[in-house]
Amino acid sequence: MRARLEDVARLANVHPATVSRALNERTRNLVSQETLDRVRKAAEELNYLPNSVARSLASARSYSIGVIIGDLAVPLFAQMLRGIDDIASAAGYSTLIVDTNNDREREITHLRNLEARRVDGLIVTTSTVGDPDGSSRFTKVAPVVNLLRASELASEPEVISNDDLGMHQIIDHLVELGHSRIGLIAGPPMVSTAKARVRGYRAALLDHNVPVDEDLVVAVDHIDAAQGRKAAGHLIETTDCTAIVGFNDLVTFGVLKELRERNIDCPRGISVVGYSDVPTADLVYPPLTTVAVDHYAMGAEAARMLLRVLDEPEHRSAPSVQFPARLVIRESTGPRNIGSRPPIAARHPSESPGPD
Amino acid sequence: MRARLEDVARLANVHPATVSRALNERTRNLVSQETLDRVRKAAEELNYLPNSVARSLASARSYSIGVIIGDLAVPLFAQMLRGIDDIASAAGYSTLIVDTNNDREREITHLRNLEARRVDGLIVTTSTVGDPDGSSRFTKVAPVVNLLRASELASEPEVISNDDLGMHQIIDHLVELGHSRIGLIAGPPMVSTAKARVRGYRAALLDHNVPVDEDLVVAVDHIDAAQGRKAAGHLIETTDCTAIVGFNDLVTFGVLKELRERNIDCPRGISVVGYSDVPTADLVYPPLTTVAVDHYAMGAEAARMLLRVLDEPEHRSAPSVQFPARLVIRESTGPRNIGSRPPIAARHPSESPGPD
DNA sequence: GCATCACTTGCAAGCGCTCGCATACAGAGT
DNA sequence: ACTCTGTATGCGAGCGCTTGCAAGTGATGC
Repeated sequence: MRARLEDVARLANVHPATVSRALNERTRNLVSQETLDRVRKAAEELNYLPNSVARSLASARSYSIGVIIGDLAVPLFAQMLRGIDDIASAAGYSTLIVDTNNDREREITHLRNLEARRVDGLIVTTSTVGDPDGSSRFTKVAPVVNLLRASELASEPEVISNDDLGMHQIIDHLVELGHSRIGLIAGPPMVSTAKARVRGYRAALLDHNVPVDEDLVVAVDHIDAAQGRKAAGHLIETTDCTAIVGFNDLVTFGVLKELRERNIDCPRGISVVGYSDVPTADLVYPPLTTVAVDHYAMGAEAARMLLRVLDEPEHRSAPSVQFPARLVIRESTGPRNIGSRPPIAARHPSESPGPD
Repeated sequence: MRARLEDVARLANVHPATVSRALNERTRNLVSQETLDRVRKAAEELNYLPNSVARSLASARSYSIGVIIGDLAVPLFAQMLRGIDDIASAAGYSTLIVDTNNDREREITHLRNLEARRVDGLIVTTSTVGDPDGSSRFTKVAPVVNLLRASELASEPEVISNDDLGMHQIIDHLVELGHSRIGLIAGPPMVSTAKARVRGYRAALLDHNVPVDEDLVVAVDHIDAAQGRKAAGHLIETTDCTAIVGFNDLVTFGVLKELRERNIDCPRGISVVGYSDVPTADLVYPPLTTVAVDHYAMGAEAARMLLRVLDEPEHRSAPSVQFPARLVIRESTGPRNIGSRPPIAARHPSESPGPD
């Protein structure tokens, strides 16, 4: 039914091996221009499509890379995947996307599957660090590149964003606006980016000679809006913060919601900053000041790194690439309100402004 | 290096074929309990992991299904994929996710790739209909199930949401609140769900004896917030609508933004309804009234359907499953304002309410 | 004029598994 | 005792491709 190499060979009047060489980029130079043309014509005529399964088995390479994602619903991953796929497919690789849903069980199943499918490499973005078995469970499947995930021992190549820089920009901005009591909603302690951002937060405050108050830092154990709300409530009730920085935009949306619920105007009562610049960040109200990172580029870079590793297996340099972060100032941040802390937000135009 | 079937066979002192049978669910009943135990022990001892590539080649089935997505960044797809993957992987299939980015070129490349990898089936969610070649380009790769995508000729099984029902609920709700001038921002004409929703909109209005005014229907050609804004602006300027229904939540976020920009209060000035109930729908302001669809369940159902087709290839019934839609009423809809149309929203508590 | 070389192509042995067929063997039926 | 059935295993031919090696060809150099 489907044309095989042999069929093409017969039509082109050459040996199957020659067809294989002709159709394969890497070995094309071994065949003469004349036969190459003939083979090509035959292949086209028969509408020949190589069977990658057979090719993989014979060549002991699957020409596929696995991409492990913790939560596909986070929009930045779509960007990343685009970057990865563009580079990978240009090099003849296809990507096997795996969404672990941040579930240990699922990760194991999927990982076994990727191993069974003999992926040539792995891009890992699940950011949990300090696992019992570290990242060895990935490494023993295939060469890995960490993406958005700082490995503690830096034995593998990684591409991460410069969270330190991002945090510094946030704090610079906030301090400039007069804030000194800046709350931080940190991510889960096991998440590598969470650690980096807390570090950046502290360093930036110190740079500005603003004392670091541990009460102003509250960690969520799950990255979602509900936790963001809760944390914001805690911060508002127990501290005198005039600004809140969220671990990422999703968490920060929760902060915005909590402020609204409590009738605290943003930014006039409390300024709010997110992280990631998801597409909806400028659609919420007020449009969110946040830190933008080029996730597409990061994905592409990770793919390039992995391809490089696959090409020269013994080039164990384990480079670490950091991508710059860029503060996007929108409307959720403003000057610190001098005087009593939280102005009350207006509910409706018809209601009288001010406290009700 | 890695254990093969033969290694396990040698250790268990049986023929490789027996190991194959023992390790394969479907043929397990052909081997005696005794040898089964022996084989299992040997496999475990050698940490044997079957090579799916070889298995695929030999069995002429890849045990993988391709899922074609138009835009992975749309959050509902993550849900869907979860549903698909849960069912598929339970049946021993893995999913090959492909994001075409709504790009024809990319789709072709990826489709060829899926064909080369010999996927056993396809779940197609890219909703463009009326293609030059219809859906035949999919069908000739593998059996397909359409998801969220009504095929015009219904030759393939499909699982879709009941857009008619959804639209009826929206219109019921809006009419009940006193609205009769209801603007609709329709999706691109080639998108199957867009057509279905316009149909539902018309039918629902007729049911309420509300005249259908074609001026109130404006189509966007790209599904994003920017287009939503533009369309909303158009509707506001050229019609006397008191409510706007968006094609989906993303488009509707644009509507919300435009209203804010124009200082029109929502819902007091104009009521707004979305579609899809994305996770952020209740985080924006005002929390969006929208139609929820169980995308996880739809994904799961599509996977089940596909598996059924793969199991009994000649069972050409082409069933069409419709999933119910459920209106989620939040705060972006309210009673029609009697009197002059758009009340002006308050900007800041300190500013005087009313027009500025 | 012959060894040398580069360039093409053919040959065939796999890659690790599945599956139809043959075989062996135990127990049942007559 | 003999055939008959059913169950459990062995056997080996592939699945469609890649790749190291051999072999053939004509051109080149001395």
